[in-house]
Amino acid sequence: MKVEKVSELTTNRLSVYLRCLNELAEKGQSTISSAALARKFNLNSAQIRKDLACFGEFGTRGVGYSVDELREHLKKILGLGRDYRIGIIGAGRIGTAIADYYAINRTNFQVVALFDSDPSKIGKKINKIEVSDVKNFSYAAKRDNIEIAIIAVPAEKARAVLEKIVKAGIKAVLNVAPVPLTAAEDVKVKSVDLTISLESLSFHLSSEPGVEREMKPISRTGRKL
Amino acid sequence: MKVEKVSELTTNRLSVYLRCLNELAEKGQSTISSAALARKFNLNSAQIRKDLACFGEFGTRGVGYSVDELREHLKKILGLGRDYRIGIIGAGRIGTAIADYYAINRTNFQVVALFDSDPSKIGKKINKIEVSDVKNFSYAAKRDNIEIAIIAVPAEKARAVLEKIVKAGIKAVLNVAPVPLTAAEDVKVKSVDLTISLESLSFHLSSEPGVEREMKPISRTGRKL
DNA sequence: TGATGTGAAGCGGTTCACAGCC
DNA sequence: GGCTGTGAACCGCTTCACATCA
Repeated sequence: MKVEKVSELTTNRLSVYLRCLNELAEKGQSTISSAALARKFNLNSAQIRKDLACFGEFGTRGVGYSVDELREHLKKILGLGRDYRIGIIGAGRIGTAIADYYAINRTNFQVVALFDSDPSKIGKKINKIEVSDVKNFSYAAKRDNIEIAIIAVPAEKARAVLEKIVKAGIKAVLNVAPVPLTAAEDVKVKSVDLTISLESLSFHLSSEPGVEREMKPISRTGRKL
Repeated sequence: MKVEKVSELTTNRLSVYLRCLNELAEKGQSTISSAALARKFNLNSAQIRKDLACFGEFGTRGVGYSVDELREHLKKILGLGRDYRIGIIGAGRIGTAIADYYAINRTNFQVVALFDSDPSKIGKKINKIEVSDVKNFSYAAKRDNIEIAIIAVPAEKARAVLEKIVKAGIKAVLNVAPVPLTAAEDVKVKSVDLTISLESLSFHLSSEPGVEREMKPISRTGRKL
């Protein structure tokens, strides 16, 4: 078993495995091999075994993994043995959509507070949660035991909001504003950026057709991609 | 200049550079060096030069890059010289939030159609766009010249929706449902998964405090992370 | 036999370091 | 002098291949 640092890529895959195991458990399947799991995500089976090997030896040679056992292990590894209290900063479309989503779907993530700076939103209730003034974030974060903050404000305000969050002592941040954000070592910031994804799609749409791509003609030799 | 395949990581960064250049242009800055750009995203400056080198030589030695020129190059590279017509499947919270977002913010992405299977939603207007029955997707996709589809349906329906999209001949898909999806080589599928990101945060929250992580005691030697 | 766990090889992306040019 | 463009070194993740064990 490895004891070194676990890569983000590994933990992301663990989430995916866990979801799949939940489904398998529902269907009543009791064991699964790394190869079968790999096929579902077209991954390499060694990948999966290596990912799991970071945390222990969960399998049985010749058999595979017990669905139930592995599921419990993954839950524990990912810290999903308990719920997390979340505060969302930005009660606009995206912020409220996220709040709605986690109100409806039972997960380990519970939105307990919403913040905005717009006076017309402050005080309004969304999903039984009153929108608070972001000025009181630090106070409310402590009062409500917020452990994870979600930044859902316009791009230009995101940086300032992150600072507030860090000052409030929160160590985990999910940023859905279209800006790359970074914070001190001990604060984990993850970003999700729809526009980057869409631009990646537009790149592919506009580069696929021709294959040959118009560029500065540095070299005049014909070339292939 | 490199002519080999361009990695996804590179194109994602190009999006980030472009946004930054847009801001710089607004501020009136006329040139920027790779080192200055790198500092903003704490990247290595060689990274940036390499990313750009995939597409040409845009800089001037001793000076840096012209903000305006580089901006135009990046737009062209990313295929942002024109608009893209988008259809969203799933007119729930997330689907409509995305539609709203792109209705408000001027980008190269234009939501022109919304689809759902829920009769109570079909026919309703969201942002001047009538929600269509997803059964008619293929027809509507052609009629409306949809080039990019966004999957915003519940996880269990995502796979079937993707098949519909592929059958309609669409080559670019953004999936925001919490399932990993894959399609044929020529169809580009990008996924954005909030729950994976949140679980990555919970992993960090639950592993940071102790450093030493409780695992199967295979080896009994004390070890450090 | 069949599937795990894992060292070793392979591969791709990042960083270094410096030649080349303004 | 300063900054780009780029081969080479480096590093980390993935895949291979096989010893190991139920």
